[in-house]
Amino acid sequence: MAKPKTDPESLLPLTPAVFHVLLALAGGERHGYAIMQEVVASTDGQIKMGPGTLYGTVKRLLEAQLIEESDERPDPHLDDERRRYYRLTGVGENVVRAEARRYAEIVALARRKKLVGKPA
Amino acid sequence: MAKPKTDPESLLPLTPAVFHVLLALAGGERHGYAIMQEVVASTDGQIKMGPGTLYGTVKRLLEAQLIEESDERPDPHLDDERRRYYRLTGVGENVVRAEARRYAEIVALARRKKLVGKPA
DNA sequence: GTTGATTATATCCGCAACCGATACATCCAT
DNA sequence: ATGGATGTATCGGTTGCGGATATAATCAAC
Repeated sequence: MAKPKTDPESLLPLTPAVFHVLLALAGGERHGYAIMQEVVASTDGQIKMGPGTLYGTVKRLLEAQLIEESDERPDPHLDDERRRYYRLTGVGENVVRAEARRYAEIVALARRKKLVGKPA
Repeated sequence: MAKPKTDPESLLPLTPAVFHVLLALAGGERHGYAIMQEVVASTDGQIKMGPGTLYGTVKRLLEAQLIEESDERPDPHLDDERRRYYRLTGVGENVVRAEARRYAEIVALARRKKLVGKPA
């Protein structure tokens, strides 16, 4: 039983803010400001996450160990010392997967009720 | 213009509780307690909505005119006088459709990031 | 090289609403 | 008739979203 101590399912459902942050980080390491931009871009402007939401969420995610800070820095001439980079932990990835699956089930439910069309 | 005053998109995103209530009502008229049961059943027990959440949410949805109370009663011998039935309004249906679409887009995004598999 | 917009992180706090606890009444099976 | 399920309703603690604000570094432009 190399079972991880933290069962991903038990952490669900995630708040939308948490889910969007994890989703952004699923694309790879990112710093805070980049997460904000990614959320706006990837939701076509439907979700606008301000700094209050972002940094509060990041703090909680660090405490919960779903994400961790990374000390890898890009090439110095591309870098910005102010930036703090974050990445998903193993647990974090499991959790975001589980939540994505939960979303997919809800969409399937909505589809059965003819609220949305077939998947592209 | 016979344009409805309420643009569905402008009400998004919905809170999860609101979305689940609207989703339950998308299957047809239901009374409060039945909504609670439907949410638990349709999410496989993942979401358990207590009375506090339900009736508070219903109240807000009535005020926002996304749902309305129905005075149609079933056959008297199947009825229970305590029940209060609710149904989606036209706006409510548009809103739940729009939110379902938004969910589907998020799932598509998650799929691009290989977090979930293909649609069933 | 100084000005100003953008990038970047951080905190504060009002407010919305989730949600468990509680209350109370009715229905129904045994 | 007793008890458990059904059904609606309110209250209040707690969470956390999210706008406003602060501060500073970066960078383009002129």
